[in-house]
Amino acid sequence: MPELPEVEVICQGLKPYVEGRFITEIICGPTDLRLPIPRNALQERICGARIINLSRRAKYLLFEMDNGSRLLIHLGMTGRLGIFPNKTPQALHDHIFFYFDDGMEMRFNDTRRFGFIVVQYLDDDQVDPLAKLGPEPFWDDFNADYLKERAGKRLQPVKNFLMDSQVVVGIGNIYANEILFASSIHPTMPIGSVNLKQWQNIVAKSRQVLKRAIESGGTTISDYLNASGKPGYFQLELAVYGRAGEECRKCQSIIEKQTIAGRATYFCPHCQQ
DNA sequence: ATCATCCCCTGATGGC
DNA sequence: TGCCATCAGGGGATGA
Repeated sequence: MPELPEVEVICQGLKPYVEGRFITEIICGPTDLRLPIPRNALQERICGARIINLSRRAKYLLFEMDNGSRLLIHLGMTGRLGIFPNKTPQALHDHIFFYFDDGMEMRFNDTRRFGFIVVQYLDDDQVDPLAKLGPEPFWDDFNADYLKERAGKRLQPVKNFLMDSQVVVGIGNIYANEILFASSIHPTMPIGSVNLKQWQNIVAKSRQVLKRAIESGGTTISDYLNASGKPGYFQLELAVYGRAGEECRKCQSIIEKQTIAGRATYFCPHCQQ
């Protein structure tokens, strides 16, 4: 899936194509995504409206419309949003087509259908998917005191904690591994045992790794592409993710792989004691 | 409350 | 060649 850097790169790439555009037509394919496609709300609230702003919150893209409605798109594991000229042939797993007033269109393509979209508007009675999200990694309230407070005396592995969107958003499996390597902390370390200085380090390294990944255009493992269909290059800088059996770039020890809470976890046994 | 497991879905890959 | 198991960047439900 796209994590924070990939969604940020997609957001910046889409911006010039979508901001200011009127949506003249929306066509939905027959299959639903992780959640049912809100077909009626798309036609009634989004179609005919103008996109006045596109932004990112956590791993969501937020399309703010001129009529007060808002379109939320989550890409799940394999979701893509691309901009194409009208009449581009339909591709396998294209699910939603947004036609613009300038002859271009935006398509939502998602092989595994773990993505979903939500339409929000005044007085709707839906649960807000953004309501329970923790801070962004770049916000001031993501800091060592906050993390120490939330961690308490719990025994949860620090890697899972960093991947919990109620604690901090945007960090998925790749970047959790990379951030902990950069912080020299073992992924299974219980959060109750992480001291303030180590939390400070995790905060600083989170920002450093994510910032660097954004600058590189994100990580392309197999199927992530940005809005223009280009890959990212951060995979070339990955220190541990996907590198089991290879040498640590710092100490030449062999990178190990272990499953934690069902997710592949990579670490250097020497650098991350 | 906390934490691990399972599951949604498709496709790529590797072993036999 | 086919068949089966395993694995993927998310995240929510479930149950111990």
